[in-house]
Amino acid sequence: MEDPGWEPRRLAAVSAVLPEGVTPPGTRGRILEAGLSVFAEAGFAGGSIRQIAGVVGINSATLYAHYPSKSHVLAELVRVGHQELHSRLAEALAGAGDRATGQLAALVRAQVLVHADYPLLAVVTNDELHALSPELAAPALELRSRCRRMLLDVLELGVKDSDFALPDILMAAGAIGAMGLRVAYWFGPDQPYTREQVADGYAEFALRLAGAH
Amino acid sequence: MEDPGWEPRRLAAVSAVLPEGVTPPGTRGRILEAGLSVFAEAGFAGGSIRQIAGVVGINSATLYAHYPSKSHVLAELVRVGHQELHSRLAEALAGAGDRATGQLAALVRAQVLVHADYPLLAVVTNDELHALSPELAAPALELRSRCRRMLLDVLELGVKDSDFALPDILMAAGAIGAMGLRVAYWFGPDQPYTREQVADGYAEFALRLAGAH
DNA sequence: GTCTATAATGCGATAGAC
DNA sequence: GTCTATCGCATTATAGAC
Repeated sequence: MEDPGWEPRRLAAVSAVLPEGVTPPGTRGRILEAGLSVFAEAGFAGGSIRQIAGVVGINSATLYAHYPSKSHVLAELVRVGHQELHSRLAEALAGAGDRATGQLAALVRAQVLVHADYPLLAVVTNDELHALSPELAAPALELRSRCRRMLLDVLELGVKDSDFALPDILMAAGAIGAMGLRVAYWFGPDQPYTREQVADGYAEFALRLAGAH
Repeated sequence: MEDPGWEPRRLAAVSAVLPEGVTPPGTRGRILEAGLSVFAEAGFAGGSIRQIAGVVGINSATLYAHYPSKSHVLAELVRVGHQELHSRLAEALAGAGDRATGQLAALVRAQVLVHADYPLLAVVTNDELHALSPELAAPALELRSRCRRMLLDVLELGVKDSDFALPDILMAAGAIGAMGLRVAYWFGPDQPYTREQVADGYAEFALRLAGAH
């Protein structure tokens, strides 16, 4: 395959930012940031160790002093992405009161905001997870399962309390989750909305979808 | 990178089926089908010409008698995927009457059904489009733009006729489109729904989201 | 921890016989 | 249209000096 002569772009141009706290310090963190940039651009299979090392400004061999393989770089990115999502959802839920309407709005708002704040991380986390071995993917899958559980529990509570009118909770969870996930792909500084406006709008959509009254 | 020893899987196991009519006949069609299977499994960058040829049962060199490059195989897949979506949406809209409520339900139903019928094609079409050069991606992008236009027009009509109550049409289109797109990733024969049940459920969700009454 | 050098492999694509 | 054989190159990862 000859040189393409063009830049493959999956999303609106944004910088490869990682959330504080869950990101490792020093060179490890810089490699992770470079890996995010490269994998977001070319995918896991399409991006190379040499490209990542080039972005960091180190030799490709040096990278192996920090990560044992290319897969482990992706695995840590996927872990960080899921961890940030999970902690934000849990925090939102904790401060949302005991009514299902408030809880659902808080969950959707948090999901939208995290996807708007870290779009590259969200895309890599979701689109490249399949490239990991079951062992390396397991921690992320566990966190994803807990996120899904939170949403299902809120929907179930809402139906029980007659705050929601939903014939099927599973289908609704799929639809609501899809809405927020996709924000990472189109939201950016070029859009005529602030992140808060999207979060509020999508929370309202979710409440309507759930038949809240 | 050593042999992984496991099978990367992006979706529930389904066969690589292509829609009739828009798919080329003969060996060209069999290559396209094999390409769909390989790209869905490993992505465009991760799948190889040799793998595709192996699935077809021909030598890798023979493939170049039918497609000039690996990119052209993906380009035709992406074109077929967008063409099938566009024709199904247009057909649905044509038979949906002149009220926005019926039109929106028909569009969402059609979108869900095409994603449920051709999940592998939908995933490749959406996740690997970015790997194509602007020239090869252009026909698909044009079709995508027209699909989006259909949805926006229906939402606009509904607001004008007061059938819908929507503060923002663009955001609603993003949310509704995301719902249906994501069906390709989770729907399968293992789910407790028929394709019709999902289509009906999601059409109802879209109407609620739009504030239909 | 960082480098140079390289091993071992797989890749896309082409040449040329049939 | 299909094959065998191969070119030229990029890849992941390692060995070993400093």
